[in-house]
Amino acid sequence: MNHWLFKSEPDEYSIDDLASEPGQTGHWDGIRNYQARNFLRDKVAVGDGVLFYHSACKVPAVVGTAEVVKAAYPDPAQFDPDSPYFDPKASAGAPRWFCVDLHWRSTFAHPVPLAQIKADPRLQEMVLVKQGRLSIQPVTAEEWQIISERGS
DNA sequence: GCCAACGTTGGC
DNA sequence: GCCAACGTTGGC
Repeated sequence: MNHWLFKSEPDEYSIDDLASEPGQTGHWDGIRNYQARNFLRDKVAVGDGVLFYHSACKVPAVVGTAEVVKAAYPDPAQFDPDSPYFDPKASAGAPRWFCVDLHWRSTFAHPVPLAQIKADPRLQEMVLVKQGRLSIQPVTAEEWQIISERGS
């Protein structure tokens, strides 16, 4: 089983939104970055654990966990001309963008802020610390352990 | 294929 | 709201 960190702006889609979905299961869509897309399409698998991260907000932080319950399939929004995620270069035969389904697993009692992560010598190798802008990124088992212990 | 211009992410 | 760090686009 692999571990991941998924970023979302809470104004757009927060962990509470995921927890409120029917069956507490939602679509992770709207990814329009190739590096993130490649992880999503090629590596993210059913059963993988996801750290849910709130970005572009007052206190950027890991706020909970989720589990992948459906592997990559074409993101329907790319085919919808009325969607902000419409991509005229995508076709049903050659989809460009993918999404997965996530099931809510936990909301942290104590969200783990980015500042705390940056201050922990054991977490310096996280993509989150080294490369600011990737919305889907791998996390090691050790990093997962440290953060989920701190959050719960 | 290079690279300048432009757009986006996301912390602060 | 600012701006650094990227990513993308498109002319040549």
